[in-house]
Amino acid sequence: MLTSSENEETFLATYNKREFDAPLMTVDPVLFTYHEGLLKVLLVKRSNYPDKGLWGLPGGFIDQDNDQTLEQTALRKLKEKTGVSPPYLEQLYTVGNAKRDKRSWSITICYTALIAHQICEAQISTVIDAKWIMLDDVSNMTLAFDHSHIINTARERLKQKALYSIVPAYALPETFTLPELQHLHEALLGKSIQKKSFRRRIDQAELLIDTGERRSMGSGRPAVLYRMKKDSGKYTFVRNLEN
Amino acid sequence: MLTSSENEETFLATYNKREFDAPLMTVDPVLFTYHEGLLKVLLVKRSNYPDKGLWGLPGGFIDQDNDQTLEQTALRKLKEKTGVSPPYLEQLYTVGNAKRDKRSWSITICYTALIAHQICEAQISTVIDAKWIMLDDVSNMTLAFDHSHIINTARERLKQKALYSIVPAYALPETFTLPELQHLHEALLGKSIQKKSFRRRIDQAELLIDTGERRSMGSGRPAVLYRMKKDSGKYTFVRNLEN
DNA sequence: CAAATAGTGTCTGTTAGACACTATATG
DNA sequence: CATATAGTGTCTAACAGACACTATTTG
Repeated sequence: MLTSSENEETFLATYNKREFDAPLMTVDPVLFTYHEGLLKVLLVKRSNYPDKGLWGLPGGFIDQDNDQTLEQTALRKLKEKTGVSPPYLEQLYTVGNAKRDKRSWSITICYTALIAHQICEAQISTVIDAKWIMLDDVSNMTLAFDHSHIINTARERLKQKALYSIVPAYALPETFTLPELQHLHEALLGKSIQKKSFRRRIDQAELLIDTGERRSMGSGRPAVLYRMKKDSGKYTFVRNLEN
Repeated sequence: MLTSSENEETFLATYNKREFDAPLMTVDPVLFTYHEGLLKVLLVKRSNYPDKGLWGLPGGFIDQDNDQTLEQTALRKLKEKTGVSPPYLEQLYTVGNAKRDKRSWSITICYTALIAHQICEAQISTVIDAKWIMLDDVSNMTLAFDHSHIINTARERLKQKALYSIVPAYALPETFTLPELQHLHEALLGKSIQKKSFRRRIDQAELLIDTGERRSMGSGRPAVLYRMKKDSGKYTFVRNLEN
């Protein structure tokens, strides 16, 4: 236990953290993107034991000398693999128990991150131990530790956000069309959305800026390209879409 | 860094966790209750440095030999002070950075918990270093570490839940009246709610069981006593109350 | 009876669902 | 022109806000 000290200064000077056996501690970001109609998640191949050779989340240990916050650890690990910082990063949850890592009691602080596929495609294709995996394929893979479960939880949370926000838009390029955004939401929900309902609420909340540009799918009427207003990701509709 | 090993068994046998300097790691539950028309939070007086003598959350270190999960750590710390396990415990968020604890890089995994005042009143009154503090007074106190900020975050999250669920009901006794529940929600929201709206949505979702009992306020018509159905805390209304 | 508290009836306003319609592109 | 895709008009249904009303208790 803590030794008694006369005052806080003496206490700090003689404090030995290693008196306690600390649990293992990592940060694991779940980075999603949306490309060619598919949801994808970034996985890396583990080069060390345990679970060496298995694919898992691009996480790692906190660098106490260089990371000032947990968010910085998450961003640093993502930047190592993608070369960039994602426009959306939010804490998901923390899982910690005695059994998830063979080495010891282990804790991981998980984050959900979103990025446009095009922004990091170049860098990822040069890194042989990292790749985008289609979310629907992940359920058939054996991932390291409890990473499958963490990815499912992240997906579930993002699905909920698709019901009351346009947060998923951060998985698209800076400019995008409303049909693209709707298809992304539909991929997350696993069901189609009424086009009119989807557009009406985004219109009324004034979340997007018309860029004046359009983009055609090849045939058919071209769609207007929009850009998100700042903080549109923080807006929540008072009423949810059907689940 | 990790030494290379021929296989996972050899790796685990020679693995030395202490090669890494781990951050400090605690679990901090924020336990709320509602009593005599007031929201209260459980605080304890710190008996050790740092911040010795200040009031703070009833948290502590993980006991790797006895806690199997983070939730168990949270429940164990709460049981030490209140004598019981709360009916509601949910992870809030994890805060971790280089500055929040003078000793070193530090992480705390925070939980929101709710309990009826009567259930733990007897035990708490015997523990001199723990007491219920009115939430409105907390903002005028200097608490240990960043515990004021954590309590504000917990309160904010609970306020949001009051808009789309009846989770706050876990801060009431097992049986309670609708006026009691409404007043609790109003305390969280800081504004009054239309009685009809509040009751209509709870009726339609069939979240409560009529116990057949009634309770009078002394004068006036007695109110029906209800009990929550199992999992009513997980129900979310599709539409929020006004914020 | 009055006063106090619990609980209901009912109208309005907002917003999502449904779905048919119009608009604009390619070939 | 046909086909494909984008975008709109408009009716209905669900549900929260407002607020007046009724119901049941004590004194």
